[in-house]
This record gives sequence, structure tokens and C-alpha cells, in this order.
Amino acid sequence: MLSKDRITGAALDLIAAEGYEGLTMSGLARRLKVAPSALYNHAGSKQEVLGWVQDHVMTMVDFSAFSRQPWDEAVRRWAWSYREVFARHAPLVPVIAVMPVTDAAQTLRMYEEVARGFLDAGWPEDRIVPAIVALESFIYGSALDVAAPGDIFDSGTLGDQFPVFTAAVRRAAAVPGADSAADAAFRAGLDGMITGLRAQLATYSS
Amino acid sequence: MLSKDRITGAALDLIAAEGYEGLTMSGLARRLKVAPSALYNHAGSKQEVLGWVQDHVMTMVDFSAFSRQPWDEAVRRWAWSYREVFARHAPLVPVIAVMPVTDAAQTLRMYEEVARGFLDAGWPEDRIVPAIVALESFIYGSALDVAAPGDIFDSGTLGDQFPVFTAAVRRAAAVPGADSAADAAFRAGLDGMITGLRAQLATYSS
DNA sequence: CCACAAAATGAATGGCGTTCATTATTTCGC
DNA sequence: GCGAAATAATGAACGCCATTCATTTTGTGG
Repeated sequence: MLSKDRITGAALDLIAAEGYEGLTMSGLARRLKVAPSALYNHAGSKQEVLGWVQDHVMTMVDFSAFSRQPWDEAVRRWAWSYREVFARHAPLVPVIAVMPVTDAAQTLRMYEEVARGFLDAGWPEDRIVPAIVALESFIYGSALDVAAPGDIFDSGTLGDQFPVFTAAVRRAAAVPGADSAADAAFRAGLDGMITGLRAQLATYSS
Repeated sequence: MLSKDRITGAALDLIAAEGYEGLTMSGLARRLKVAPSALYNHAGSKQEVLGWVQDHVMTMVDFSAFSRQPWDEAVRRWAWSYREVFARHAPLVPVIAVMPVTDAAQTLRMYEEVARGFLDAGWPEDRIVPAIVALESFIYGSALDVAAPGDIFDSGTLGDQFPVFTAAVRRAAAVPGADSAADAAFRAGLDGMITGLRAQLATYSS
């Protein structure tokens, strides 16, 4: 009747329908037409369910470019996809950043392919993981940023005291044909980091 | 008797003593020798208290280098300090990433100084905020990463199926004289991003 | 068909943030 | 200084949450 897969599926449906604040053990049980306590025969805790959800969400990240595109372009596509997926699952970010990857098969599949892309591009083996973690940290932070309100930097009545920053905020918002603030920051940071990492790669091979 | 400042101070003491899981409205009230409901005469919600805490935590971030050092070095020192502070306050990260800066005077003080540093370094006004947000996103993600267990990438029994990644993890851990995994990733990412942002700056001025 | 394990149940527990009517304490106009 | 009006503290509730446990039901292999 119940199983890890059915629970994970129901959790994802529930999240899609009501968001993460709707993801409660009671709500999950209701959706599965089962008593809440029944869930504990299959999952040790809500955290564990969240781990299953996270591993499934990872399958939505598109890392296929690593087998077809040059490193720069592959990283760029992967990162944009990664950020978009976790922007829709922002409450998972603090969970995933700390959760061991053991038994998360889908997550490992992605890392394997990404690591292979780095290796093929000439990265030294011992520099691959730090580079991936750095990119992921940026992606996680940026995913949280997507949920921020557009006027998060409105300095209100205190604005006069901080003229340089206030002017910069106004100017950034006034760029014609610009994408959202979160997109502009992500583009700037990602392009910067790709450039910077490529420069590091160049120093390794010399 | 009660006030925003006393509540904020007690909250910080409580966090220092028991961590964020100990920060409950009842615990806070106990520490202030007051009934929990009394807090609601001064704060509308626990979220609001968290906002006060966050603005205070911001004062611990050292951004003084912007008035004395070249841009690269100032960014580097600011970022390391910023990450260290929020690694000790990781539960604030999802809060801060989304919380409007209005009425957060200390936070605005920091942004003002950082924005001034960028302006003095020759950054175009409309590119300053995206660059700062990109750096912050990386810092927030990295702060979460600090809390991750050292063996987070242990692939357990599935390791054989993912040889490239498993080897990369092993190699990264085996680097002699290396700092922690989180530090290595932060250093790589930060140096990369600084290099990349500087390259962007060069294209603006041409 | 029976015994035994696995799984579902429903009631209970303790903790949480928050609300509200009531009571106590300041503050301030006179 | 006094009484009224605002401000703040109280204690008892509320509803929601994750989780536990003794009990009953279900399913399966011998």
C-alpha cells in the first residue's frame, strides 16, 4: 500500500498544489488516504521524506550539456537549470546543502556527469570538487534570492543617509530591457565565476 | 521594561547559549522573566524578532577594508568575514535572503560602504547592485556549506557506479596541507568570482 | 489454515507560535 | 496630585505540528 516511491510522489504532488508550507505529515497522510502514523512505518522522520523529495528534484536539473558542449557553455546551462529548479524548491536549499549524498542515487548521477565534464575539460582531479561546490554554493544562494521581493533594497525613510547605495539601486532598476534583479545578478555572477574558474584552469595547465 | 533592544539582546544571548533551535518565544520570554504573550506587545511575530537579530548580526561583518584597500583585497576580506559570521548564524540565511532592507539600518550601513567601494573602483552605477547580490548569493550558499558534514560526498555503497566523482572526492580530501573542504571551495569560488568580476569591469571601462 | 511478521490505526503527548480577555502599570492633561 | 486613557504584562486558551505507542488489521510463507 505505502512505499518510499508512493510517499515521495504524494509529497511532490502536495508541494506542487500547496507549496512547502502545505507539506505536513498529516497532509501527506490525507493525500495517501492513510493515518499519519502509518507514514512512520516507512520513513523515520519528515526529514527523511524531505531527503527523498530532494533526490527526486535533482532529476529535474538538466546536466545533459556536459556531454555535448564545451565546458563554459555546459556549466552555464547546467547552472541556469539548477537554479531554476531550486528556486521553485527553495525550502530544500538549507536541507540539501547539509544532507549527505549517500543513497541519493540521482544526485550522484548528476555529480558524476558534471565531474566528468570537468575532467574532460582538463581540470586536475583534486580541484574538481572545490570548483563544483563553489558553483553550487552560488546557485543555492541565487535560488534563495529568486524568492526575494523586487523592492527588497528599498531603503525607505533611511534612504537619505545612504546616498551611494540608494542611487545604485535606482540605476539598476532603471536599466532598459533588463531582466529581473535576480536574473541580472545571477547572470553577472555566473559569467564572472565561469571566467574566473577558467582563468584558474589555465594556471593549472601551465 | 521590554523594548526592541532588550529583546534583540536576549535573543542573541539565547542563540549563543543554545543555538537557533533554542530560540523560541517561550525561551526568549523566560530569559526576559516575562510571559511569552508580553513579547507580542513589542514584536508582531517571531519573524520580526529574527529581523532584528539579523540586522544586529550584520554589524559583526567587517567591511572596513573598503576604505583602505584596493577593490580586490577589500572584496576578499569583506566576503571572508561575511561568510564566517553567517556560518555561525546559518538559520538566518534563508531569512535574510528574502527580508526587505527597509528599517535595517546596520545592513544599509554596510551596503552603503560596499557600494562606495565599488563606485570608487570605477564600477558603473547600474552594475553595482547585481555584482553585490551575486557576491552575497555566493556567500550565503557558502555559509550553509560550512555546516555540512565533512563526509557529505561519501557515496557509500553506490560509489562504484560513479567512479569519476568518487575519485575526485578522494583526491580533494587528500591534498596535503589543505584547509577544510568548505574553505577550499570558498577560496576557489571567491578568487574566481573576483577575477571574473574584475574582467567585467574592464569591459565596461573600454 | 494457522502463525508470524509487517503495516495501519486512533488516541495521546509535548512543543510550538500566536490570540485574547483581563489585570496591572505608566503617562499625561487638568 | 488626581483621574482618565493609553501602554504593557498576565495566564489561559487555541490550533497546528511531528512523533510515539499500544492495539488491531492485513498479508504472507509453512
